[in-house]
Order: sequence, then C-alpha cells, then structure tokens
Amino acid sequence: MGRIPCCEKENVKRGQWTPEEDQKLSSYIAQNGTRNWRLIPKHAGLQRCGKSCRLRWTNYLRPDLKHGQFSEAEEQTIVTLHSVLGNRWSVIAAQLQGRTDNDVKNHWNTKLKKKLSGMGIDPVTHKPFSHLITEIATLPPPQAPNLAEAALGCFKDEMLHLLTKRRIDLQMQQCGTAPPNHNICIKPEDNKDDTIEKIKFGLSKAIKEPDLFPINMPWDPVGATSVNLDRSFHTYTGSDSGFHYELASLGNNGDVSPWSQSLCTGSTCAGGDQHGHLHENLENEQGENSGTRKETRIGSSIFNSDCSLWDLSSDDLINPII
DNA sequence: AACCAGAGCAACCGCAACGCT
DNA sequence: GAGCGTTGCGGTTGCTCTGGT
Repeated sequence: MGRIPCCEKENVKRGQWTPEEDQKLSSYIAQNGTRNWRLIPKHAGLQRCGKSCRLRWTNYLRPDLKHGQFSEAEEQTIVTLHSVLGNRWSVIAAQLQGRTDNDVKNHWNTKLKKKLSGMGIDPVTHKPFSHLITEIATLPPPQAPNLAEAALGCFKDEMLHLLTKRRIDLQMQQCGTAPPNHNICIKPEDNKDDTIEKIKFGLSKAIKEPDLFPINMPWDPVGATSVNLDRSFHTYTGSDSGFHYELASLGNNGDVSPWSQSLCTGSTCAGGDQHGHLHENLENEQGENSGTRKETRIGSSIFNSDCSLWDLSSDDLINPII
C-alpha cells in the first residue's frame, strides 16, 4: 500500500539486454559490487530497473555461472531434490554448482517434466501414474470420483503428452469400419477430448475394479509399475467402454536414462507412503514454523537419518540446506 | 519459400520475507 | 513494534529459434 514501485515504468528499458548493457553492468559490479540494486542502474548508466539488473546479473552475467547443457548427474540431482522439496528452485539450484534457480526451473519445465511423464511417472508427486490411480481406487466411493476428477486436472497435460509423444498405438480403426459397440474411432487430430475420456475411463475402471490394481504395490519406477499400467490398460481392450486402445511403449522401454534407475531405488525408497510422509513432515513443519524465512522452512527433518528416500548423501551436498 | 507449431530460454511480475530506522 | 525499502523467490509471459509441412 502506497509502496513505491521498484522502478518507474517510463524511461526504463525492458526486454532483451544488449552486449553494451551487459558490459556496463558487469564492469560496474566488478568495481563496486552489488550493494544497492536500485542505485546500480543509475550509477552504471543503464536505463534499467534495479530488479532487472539484479536478475540479469544473477541469472546470466555472474562469472561463476555455468552455461550450457545439464549433465545427467545434474538432472538426477534435480529430480531427486524435487521429489523431496518440490518447486523450491533456489534450494535445488544451490546444490548445483553454477546453476541458477531460473536455469533449474526452466530445465525442469521444458525437459525433466516431460522425461518423467514419458517414463510414466507423475512429475508432481514422483509416483507412477498407475500408483496414483491405485491410490484413488482404494478410496471409498464418495471421495474417489471427486479425487479422480481432480486428478484428471493434474495429470491431463502429462497424460496427453505421454499418449501423443510416446507414439502410443491407440489402434483406432477407421470411422465407419468398426462394428457398432466395438471400437470407437479417434483420429489423432481430434483425440484431445477423447484422450481425456480415456483417462477418465481408466480412473473409473480402477475405482470400480480395484482388484485390477494391486494395492500396496512397491513403487518401482524402473519397470514394474509401467508394465502394470500397461497391462491394466490392455485389460480394457475391447471392453464395454466402447473404445479400444493399448499402450505400446509406456514406461522405460528403450531410452532409459541412467538417472531413472536411481530415482527411487530398492532399499532407499520404501514406497509412496513414505514419500508422502516426507511431504507431510515438510508441510507440518511449514505450518508450525510459518513466519520463519523460506530457507529455514525447508527444515531439518527431511534430511535426518530417517530419510531413506534421500539418494544423495549429505556429504554430496554442495551447500548445506539446513 | 512461406507458414506454423512447439521447444527453449530470458525476462518480467507479484508477493513474501528480511533488515534497517 | 511499526513502517518502509530492499532482496529473494516462484510463477508466468513472451520472444527467438528450429523443425516440420
């Protein structure tokens, strides 16, 4: 309220930085440091907002930054940390030498999310999609449909990507050639809503017939659950739902990335429940300590000795998170 | 060659927390 | 403790590039 904006809209340049501007900012900071971002553009002779200067420096000009491709090890670190910390990009980036939170965030949103989806893993919960369906299926009737509907909203994009980018063979027959009540024709160009319907069907099937989805199945992102999901959908082939399709290559067939093996390996991951508890701990701690600084909210409990999910030993951490 | 869609990335925005007075 | 300026963070936007048609 009444707060002065960080920069006036007029007389402030926006958009891409030019090499000249970069040079001005870099040389000024090299000489004077980064004491007051509001004054820096004025003193450096830049028509930029201080916030913009800070962003440019921290995300691009800083000499210790690493530019270029993320390595497999870096990706593994991001995925592992994200499974515990969620979207705490700055904390995750702090564990990667020379990477900024913006880098990590962009890489996650453009590459890693899709990579996980392609492996049949929900990038939000880091659980296999089939595991989530199983969890929903175990809920009592009043809750299951609502949650399934809510889950649809969460999974839709990932599932669509999974179904379209992984060249899943929907085996849709030509319209008009299939006998009535046998196969529904879904053309690639108009299958978006139909795909959602398929997902809905899968969820409803899981709710109606939970036996098809083994309960308390250990989380195995490497293959078992993908196979299970695959099998589950195969089970519905030609069923009374009216459509026919199968997942040809869901999961890790083929292009398995090395880090996928250690997302959650055997003894280091007891399963989704434990994972859930970790998030619960985090949430509880956040609730209790609301009002403390963000970094301290991360809390120590997720890194204590009981945390078996954590694949990275604390010795491997570049920066202590606590 | 022109057009289009999607991917990747840089930059911006709004908010929350910190720190100083 | 309140008020205000500064800094940090995460979500979002929009521009550019590239590949496909």
